[in-house]
Amino acid sequence: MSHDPAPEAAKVSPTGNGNGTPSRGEVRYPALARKFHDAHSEEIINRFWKEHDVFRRSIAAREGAPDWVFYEGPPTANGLPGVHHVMARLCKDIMCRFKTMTGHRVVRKAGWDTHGLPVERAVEKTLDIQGAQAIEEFGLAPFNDKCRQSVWTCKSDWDEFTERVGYWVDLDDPYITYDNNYIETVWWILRKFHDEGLLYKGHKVVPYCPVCSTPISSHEMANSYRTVQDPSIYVKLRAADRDEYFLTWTTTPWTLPSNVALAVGADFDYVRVRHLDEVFILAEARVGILAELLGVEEEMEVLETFKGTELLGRSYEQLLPFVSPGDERAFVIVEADFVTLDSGTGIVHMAPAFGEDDYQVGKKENLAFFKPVDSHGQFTPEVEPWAGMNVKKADPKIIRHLKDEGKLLARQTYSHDYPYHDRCDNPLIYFATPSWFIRTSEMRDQLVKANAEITWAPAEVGSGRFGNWLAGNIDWSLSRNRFWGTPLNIWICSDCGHLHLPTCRADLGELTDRDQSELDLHRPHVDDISFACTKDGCAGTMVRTPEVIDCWFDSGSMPFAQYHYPFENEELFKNQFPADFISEGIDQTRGWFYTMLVISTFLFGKSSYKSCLVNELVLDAKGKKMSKSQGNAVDPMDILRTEGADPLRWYMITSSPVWVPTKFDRGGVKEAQRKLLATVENTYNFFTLYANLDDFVIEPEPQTSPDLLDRWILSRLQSVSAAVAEDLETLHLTRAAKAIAFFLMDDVSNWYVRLSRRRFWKGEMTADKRAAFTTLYTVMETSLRLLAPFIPFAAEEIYRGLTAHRDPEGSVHLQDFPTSDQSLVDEELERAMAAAQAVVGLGRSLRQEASLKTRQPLGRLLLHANDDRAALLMADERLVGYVASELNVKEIGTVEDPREVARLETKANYRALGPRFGKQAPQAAACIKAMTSDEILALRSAGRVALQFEGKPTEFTFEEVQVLQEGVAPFVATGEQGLTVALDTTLTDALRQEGLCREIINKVQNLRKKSGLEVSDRINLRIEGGEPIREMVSLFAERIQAETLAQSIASSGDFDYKDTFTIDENEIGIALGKA
RNA sequence: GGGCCUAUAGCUCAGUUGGUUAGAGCGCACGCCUGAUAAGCGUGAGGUCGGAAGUUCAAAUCUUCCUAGGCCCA
Repeated sequence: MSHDPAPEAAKVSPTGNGNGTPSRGEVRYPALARKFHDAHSEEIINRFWKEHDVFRRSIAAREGAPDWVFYEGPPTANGLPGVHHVMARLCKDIMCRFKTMTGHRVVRKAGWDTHGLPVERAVEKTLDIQGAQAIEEFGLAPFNDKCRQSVWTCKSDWDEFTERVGYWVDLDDPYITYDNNYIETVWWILRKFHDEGLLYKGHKVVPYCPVCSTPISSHEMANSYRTVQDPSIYVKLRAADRDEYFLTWTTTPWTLPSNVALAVGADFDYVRVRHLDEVFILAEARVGILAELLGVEEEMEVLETFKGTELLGRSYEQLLPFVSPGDERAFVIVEADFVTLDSGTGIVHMAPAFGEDDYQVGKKENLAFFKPVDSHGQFTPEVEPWAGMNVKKADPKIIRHLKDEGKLLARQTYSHDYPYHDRCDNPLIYFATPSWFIRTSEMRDQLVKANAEITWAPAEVGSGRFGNWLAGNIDWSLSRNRFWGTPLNIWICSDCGHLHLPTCRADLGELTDRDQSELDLHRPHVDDISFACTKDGCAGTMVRTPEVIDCWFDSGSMPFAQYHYPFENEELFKNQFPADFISEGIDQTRGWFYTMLVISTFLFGKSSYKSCLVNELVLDAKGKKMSKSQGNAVDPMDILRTEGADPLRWYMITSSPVWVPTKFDRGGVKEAQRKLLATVENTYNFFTLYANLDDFVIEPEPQTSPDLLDRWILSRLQSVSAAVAEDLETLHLTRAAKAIAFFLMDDVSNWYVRLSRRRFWKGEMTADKRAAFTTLYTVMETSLRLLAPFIPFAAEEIYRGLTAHRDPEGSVHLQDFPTSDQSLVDEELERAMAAAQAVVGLGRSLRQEASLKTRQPLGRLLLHANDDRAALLMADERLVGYVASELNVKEIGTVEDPREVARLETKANYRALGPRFGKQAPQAAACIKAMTSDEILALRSAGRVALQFEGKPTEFTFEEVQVLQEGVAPFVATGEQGLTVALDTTLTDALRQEGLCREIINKVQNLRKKSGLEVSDRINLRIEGGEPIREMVSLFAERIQAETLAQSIASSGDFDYKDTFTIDENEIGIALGKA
């Protein structure tokens, strides 16, 4: 073993020794820092990147090159990063690195989302206070200070996470949504909306706690539902135009005084029925239920059936006439798409102030709006009988009242889930509260048009989930009655109601006639600002409306606000707008994807991003959502610290398309490490072992090699490079990664290197050996550039191992992405090689079929191909030798006529047949099945054959027919696509004896291993057995001795290690001892 | 309650515009190799494609309904 690498190799820095060109004997290609890729080696790479400023250089090197614009969706740093963040950052990182390598300047500004309810909740928790009132008592200024600090709680975790996962983003100059400059841009945008008349004050129906007098966020609603018994009543509303009643049903009687309309489904069937002396109208599908409830089935006489459309527009008398609609539209029948026939009467009572659906219909139908309930959940004086009473408590009284007036048809109790306030334990009510809106519904067409310009991956998100959301767009409820957020910059005159929206501190300075440049643009500081009304002739004072804005508006403003546009950086902004690419989780559909689209479509008439790669969630091993409270969350840092980032990255990107929910499997991470990374490293180790010894240096000019295998692997390399680039351009990240993996593992490691090993063992540097080195070097160097976006650490380390001796500062991430050189592509050769690989595979399966283990040598393997594949294979000695040794056959040959070795049968290939013959495909198939062997042969060689089909000669092509083959004794045969492989199963005595010999050698080797001998230990050997064994040993003694390093072979004697076994009914004993 | 996504081998996932014989990796069984070796390689056995109905000469693929899980919104 004179080919050991120099022992110093292990001590050389894996990032290269960086000392220029070594003289002979020095290590040019250093060993890697460890046996297998691990987190430690990634730290070394990270250090290299930092010390040599590689990230910044990768951008600076593209100065003047076309920009490829990327926007970072801002995370919140007050919670720990999870594995799903790995997925999102991985997608971004791969694309940004890839586009950098294709010659683009990719600026990557980080961002932080800092406002909003989650931050407030976290602070409430630490302060041990709850609710709006408590916050106000604590004081807004100190509370918001706490919030400002709280958003950075996990900053260091995020920084470490970002670095460890290998996500390249500029953390030194991030945009921060609470920054004064950022807020000024947001204010400027809101002012624009106002100037265009798209900002208005309306109502939003929210869950509301009447006891605490506070709206409850959906976040707080999550686990607050309980199953309760509520009254459920059927109510009669008298038609205005006929002597009949509309029947409706409700579980919230207290909303009946606020009824302004009834809703029906236009396509549903309704009936007019007589019960006792009255006529009712209700949905046909609900008659049975009602009759059953009343216990009067036989008395329900259906008079007439008609569609819901016939009811539209009809009026009825107000049920509980306490509130007057004035001139507004009320007490009519309208259409609504949420009406169902699952419960009630198919006629739904509408109270727009107390239900979101009702509110939307009310707006659409321009209905009156009754809200006779105050902020404590009590009836206002208008509702005389129950004024001052809690609405829920008034339910029984209202029911009694209706009964007394004869307006109640039936009542029962109804069991359903109803939300409760988890803090005070009281039922919530849905309640319209004042809110500011952006009239996005008016922008619907523009939004849909802008969306059509976006490239979505997968496309279904754009056309489906996102497109549907846009098509059904409702106005954006912008304001929040909260504390920590961008304050709504609307000042209202207390006298005339005029609105004014300042856009910056300078504006406020002018309005207040004071220097406001140091003002913190948050509550409560901006709350204190007031100024004279800006409307001519009004002497009132303008005061800010107290709300803050939805923090989604913050993040949606980032294309503009990150550069404080339009107050500064106009050039920079124009240069970086719109984004070529963004990538976030599917949960951003109605979040960031939407707000980004709305704001930029409004400002610039187009989307702020041209393409969007959507990733799905990462689930736990059982397919459940990961959550901290469930205890099934996987800590990404744990994996990054033990397995490393590259295995995690590779696992996540290859396990399934990023837009499919993935079950996280830790075993998969280890597998990625063992499979791909170990293979790449092994290939590098193999190369360095010989390249260092031979002092190989790559020539600056590309060299061509005449060698078949060299030409083949270089051809494959071009095809793979082209496919990977194409996949990445079209955002198919998983497909790209898988293509590289197949290439490296199957083609490079298991075929090219295995078959080429002998070329590297030769003593002197021949032209062939140099060609082998050059080819392997080229393949590795190029593959590492393909891998760089996916596994940046390992790619860097190995790339530097190859190149640092000539480029000490170099980095794979500063290189260009491989392009495909078509002049190196040899499709015919790729096909021939695929055939060789297929022959080996088919040959092995034939052995299995004939129960002939590989150790048993066989006489010959015969081939036939309908094209030049067999000839191409036979033309290369090394290839023939490899196939022969892999299959352990003495000889490989070809036959002129495949019928010498196999019977041919045919079967239809419906895939090709179907489109051509349609309904007659089965008949055509029968015709194919009946082909004679001459016809089959003609088809195989000519690619087409004429057969009688339906009485007419019809030409069939090779693609339409599958040829099956079965061996003719003594051959076993099989084949695929015009290729026949036949194995001669004849066993001569000589072959049997050689098989026996190999069997013995194998047993001896196993015994050596079992006995703990070194590979190089010499032995003395004893082989005992009958006559056949003795004969075999005398024939093959030399070979056995050479293979097992035996100095002698005896037939008796005592040795330390023994074994006995039976082969072909021969009892055999072996024994050996160290010589 | 509504919209969308997912369901394929014991496990994790592929499956192009529908084509009769549904693939890969892991695991398992068997075998091979020992000059990249505390590794590596191959062959094989495993599936009524979540369930039901429909369209079609032909359905994992298209349609409808149902079941389970997920996401978003109520």
